[in-house]
Amino acid sequence: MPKVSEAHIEARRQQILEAANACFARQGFHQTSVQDICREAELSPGAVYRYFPSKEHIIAATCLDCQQGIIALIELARSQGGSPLQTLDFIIGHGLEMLSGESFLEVSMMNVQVWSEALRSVEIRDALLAASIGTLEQAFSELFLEAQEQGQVDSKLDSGALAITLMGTFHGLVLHKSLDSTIDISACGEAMRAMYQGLFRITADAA
Amino acid sequence: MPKVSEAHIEARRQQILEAANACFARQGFHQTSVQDICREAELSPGAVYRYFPSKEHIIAATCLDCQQGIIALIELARSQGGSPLQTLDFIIGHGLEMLSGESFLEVSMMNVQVWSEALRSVEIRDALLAASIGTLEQAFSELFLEAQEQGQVDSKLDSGALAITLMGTFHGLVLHKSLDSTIDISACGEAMRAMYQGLFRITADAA
DNA sequence: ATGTTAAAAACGAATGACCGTTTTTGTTAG
DNA sequence: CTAACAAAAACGGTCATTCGTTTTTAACAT
Repeated sequence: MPKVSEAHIEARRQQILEAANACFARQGFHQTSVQDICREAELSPGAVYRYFPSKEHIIAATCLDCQQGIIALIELARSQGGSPLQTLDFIIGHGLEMLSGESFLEVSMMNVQVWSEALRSVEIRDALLAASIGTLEQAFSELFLEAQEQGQVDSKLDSGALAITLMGTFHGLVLHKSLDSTIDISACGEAMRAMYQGLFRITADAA
Repeated sequence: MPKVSEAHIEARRQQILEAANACFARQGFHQTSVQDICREAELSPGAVYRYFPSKEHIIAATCLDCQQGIIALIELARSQGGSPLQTLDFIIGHGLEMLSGESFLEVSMMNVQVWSEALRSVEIRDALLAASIGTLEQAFSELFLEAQEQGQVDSKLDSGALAITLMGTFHGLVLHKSLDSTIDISACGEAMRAMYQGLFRITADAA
């Protein structure tokens, strides 16, 4: 029975997703036709519909795909260990690096579009909240809680709110970078660090 | 000659914009058809096209409309006077109030969609950068510069970067509120204030 | 190795629904 | 009565999806 290898099937799916990603970043989800994706992937509509049941499914898949970077970063940071502040610095530092890379345009523009898409599609929103945003929020929240237990951060502040706010600062930077690519990310990184480091009163601050 | 009053014409435009706004917030720009807007406005397509030359123009008009609140807030804040930190508190405080109001849903969801739309439409992006985002950035930037001149904020930090970052924090909150309406805005407001107030070393801090 | 074969995979023209816009027709106000 | 206004049907075009056909694939027989 002539069935193509499982690896080849996955490769085709990836080929379609990459093509879709390029089109979506360039034109947006709803300005991209299935034909556009087919042209970019050098496949026929019939072939594409063998691997995805609908355009909506392709959109959802690319939305999830573009969150993998940040998820991997959090996993990495948690495995590194270190003090809460060090871990925050690690995540923020590497997160900003991702914005400065040459592929920042595609990534950050996709992100902004994903947010807007999540407002309409429950599936995408739930996936977003469960996966990337949820993971980041939880990680930050735990770090702030730990710092509060160690007396480094004001315990009157809600650790969850701190997490959301810091995450928001990062997402805000993604937004503004996508709207104006001339923004100096490293200068904003300095500003951002100054902001959240101000929350930490280091134990030996009376020196 | 039976020409309707100028006021009635403006009222019709507003009627269409409000209907469009409701549809857009509910379904997004590209999932909303002109027919949907007509139904919501209780007008025929022919009537709508008498007041707007295209759907794209309706989109652009609603995008600008939903930025008026923040623009007005900045104008108000600048007319109030006060120290940089007081003015920041004023803007942030009232900005957060806008998020807590009952119409936050429509406003913040529209905002997220406007950002995504601005990635595609040069007109909308330019309008956004020139109007709401540009104004806010400039206002924050001037406030930080003033605070730096008064020695309240570290002069090594770039005031423009500080402005973008603080603005990003606010926009991040808009985003997360639109994705998860259960978020406690006032707790996040506390966190936000703690963050940017940490930047200010008040002159009498050795007390 | 090589040819055979049947099923899977890919193609791409066709389909039908929808959408933005226009046009035609009717209505109303001055 | 006439010109502006509004309604509604209709148009052209596009899009997501389907389907009949062709091509490619891999297991099997030679």
